[in-house]
Amino acid sequence: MESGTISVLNELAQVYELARKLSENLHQPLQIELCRTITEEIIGSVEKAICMAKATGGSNGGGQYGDNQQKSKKRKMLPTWTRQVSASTLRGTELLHDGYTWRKYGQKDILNAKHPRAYYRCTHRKKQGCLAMKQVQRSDDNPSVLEITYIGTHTCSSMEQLQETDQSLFDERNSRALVDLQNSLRMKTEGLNFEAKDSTSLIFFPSTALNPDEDLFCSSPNLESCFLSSFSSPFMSPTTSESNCLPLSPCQKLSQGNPKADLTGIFSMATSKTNLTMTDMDFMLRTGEMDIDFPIEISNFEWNSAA
DNA sequence: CCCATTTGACCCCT
DNA sequence: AGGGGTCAAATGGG
Repeated sequence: MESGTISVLNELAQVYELARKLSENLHQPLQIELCRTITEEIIGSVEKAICMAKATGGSNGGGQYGDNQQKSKKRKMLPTWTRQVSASTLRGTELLHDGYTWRKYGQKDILNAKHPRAYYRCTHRKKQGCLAMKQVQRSDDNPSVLEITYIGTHTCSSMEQLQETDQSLFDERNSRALVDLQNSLRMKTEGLNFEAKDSTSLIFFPSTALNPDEDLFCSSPNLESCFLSSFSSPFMSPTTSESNCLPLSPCQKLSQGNPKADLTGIFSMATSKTNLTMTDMDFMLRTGEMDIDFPIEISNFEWNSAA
């Protein structure tokens, strides 16, 4: 199976997990901020999945995704997507650390841009050949907003991700992080309007620690590598390839004898620890408003054990 | 010694 | 030729 397809499925499984969390908290009035946060995550993950699917399908991608694929032959096959992140805080570092480690390899002053662009690649590029990269640049309009472009998906298996094989531990940590985030948001976001952006996810965090004047591009591994790298999705399934696709690996195993495993199987297995079935996914049926212009032929998914 | 950052030079594409 | 992206030597920290 193509790694790109696995990435899409991984992302969809993540969407499902987020939606499930959202569903759990919908009936609790005090969790409204948490629901908003989760909604933002869902939007981001869906966007990412759509982008990945378009790239995997080889069709002409639209929007932000794939914009640079024709500009550089080197990276024409790598999926890209952009996020805008309001970097008004530092506190998100702990709860948004996604386990990835990035190494800065360059910085450029961009023409007609007020702020330089920083270039990062996955630390495991050499050892594991992970091609994931990202570019970080302050927005000209709002210096507190960082425009982060992700290029390629992680194929590495970082230590911290491997240590997260205990799903219950992972869920517990996420739950604590979510509650923490929720409390922070409730304190600091009163009067603010949360609006989902058209093509990007704008994530706000409480303004507590980060000095707005502080240059985000100065050397500060814990700030930069963790903070800036983490916004792709704090709860995103960390890996995307066959070799280390933890959430999907049981799916792969179980599906080997059934290459035409349907979506029910994919999701129920990808989230097997939650003991949920498709009946819990009613909300997923309301897709009438979605304009998905690429077909997903589940029957074409193949689960190859060989990498 | 290893790893990360910095930064000027170089490469590639338009 | 110019701009964006990448390389790699120098440097510093643990």
